[in-house]
Amino acid sequence: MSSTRDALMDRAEFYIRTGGYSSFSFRDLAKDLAIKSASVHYHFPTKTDLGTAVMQRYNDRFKAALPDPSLTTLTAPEHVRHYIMMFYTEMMQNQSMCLCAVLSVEQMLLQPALTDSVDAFYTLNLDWLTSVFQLSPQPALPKAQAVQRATQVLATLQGALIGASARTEADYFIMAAKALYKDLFGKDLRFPSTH
Amino acid sequence: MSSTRDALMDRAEFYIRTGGYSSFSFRDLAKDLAIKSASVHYHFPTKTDLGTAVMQRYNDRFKAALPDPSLTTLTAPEHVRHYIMMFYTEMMQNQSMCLCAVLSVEQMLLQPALTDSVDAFYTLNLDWLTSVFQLSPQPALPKAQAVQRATQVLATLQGALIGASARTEADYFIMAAKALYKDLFGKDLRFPSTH
DNA sequence: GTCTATACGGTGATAGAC
DNA sequence: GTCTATCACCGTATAGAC
Repeated sequence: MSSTRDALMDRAEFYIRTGGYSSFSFRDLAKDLAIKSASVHYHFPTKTDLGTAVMQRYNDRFKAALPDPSLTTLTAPEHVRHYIMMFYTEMMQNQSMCLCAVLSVEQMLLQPALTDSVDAFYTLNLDWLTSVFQLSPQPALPKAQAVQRATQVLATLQGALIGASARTEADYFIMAAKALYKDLFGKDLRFPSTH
Repeated sequence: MSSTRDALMDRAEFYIRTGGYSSFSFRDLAKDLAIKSASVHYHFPTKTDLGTAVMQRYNDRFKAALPDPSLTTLTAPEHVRHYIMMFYTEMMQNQSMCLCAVLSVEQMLLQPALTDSVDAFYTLNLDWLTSVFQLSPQPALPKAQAVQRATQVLATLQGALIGASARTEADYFIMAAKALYKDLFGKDLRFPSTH
């Protein structure tokens, strides 16, 4: 069932999240899969097509992992803890940054189809975080404050992933995330011990 | 005197902070200054030379703007407020992100000389922020907590600049910065009104 | 689906004249 | 300092055979 297509997207996602959109070529992908670059073009006619598919799949993963806060019994601290751990886990698996943050940096290089899917990530995540802060008990913030919190959370996590990647130091992310979580809920966030 | 050199660095910094290291070529710079790309190579033999010079100048600007906390009478909230406003002002001037964050994302593309100067930015800023949280009265945190705070601050601001740039919405940065500042010091951070 | 072959523009970089 | 001219290379992308 054309697993070549999936493998190509996997490699592309890895390259982008590790060194940016310009850090790989169709020839690189071809070499990785031991095929020719013309075959890559068969699956994705243009690089924009490939990038967009990768970004959309990323959005879908997040969408699937973000439960409607009004349909669960989880509290805001629990929701946010899962959210942070999702970023953390992906980082630990391959030293990579947030796909959306990387593509945001290279915005000017990208064609509209791709920037649109980047925008969709912001909307999806900010809306979800906002509703978490609005709906869940304990804090139950008014809209304006909830939006502010949502923005703070996303900015901090994306920035923390970039710093952790640059310094090849997972602790950079952990420190930022712990401080953030403590500020949000007054509770300590625990990470699986690193060694 | 060679103001061509400065003009080249200005343009390069703009391009990088707007769309990344790969978003411009020596020919772009040449066109902007109405000269030829060979003349650009006269001032900066390689692109790495240019990038490194730009990054080092950026570091120097920060170094000059960060007063030794033990030699001033400023409190931690005042220091951090100035620090945040420095990022904010640069963002407002040309819709640009933090040079260090951008180059961090494209790390894998860069040669050692350039990544070294990116590392220097992290060290400079984290050390300064840490000493602010360690030395200034009011909070006066122990080392480990001060480092955590420093990391949180840098990550949040870099992430906030990226989000603001992607969404072309200065308010994104303002919201993240306000929430952060309130958490740090319990005080509201005020920005010059946007309209 | 994958291949060979190839077009074509852009890129960093250099030699040497003015 | 700036130019013309040129280089080798790498990028995305396509045509057409198998």
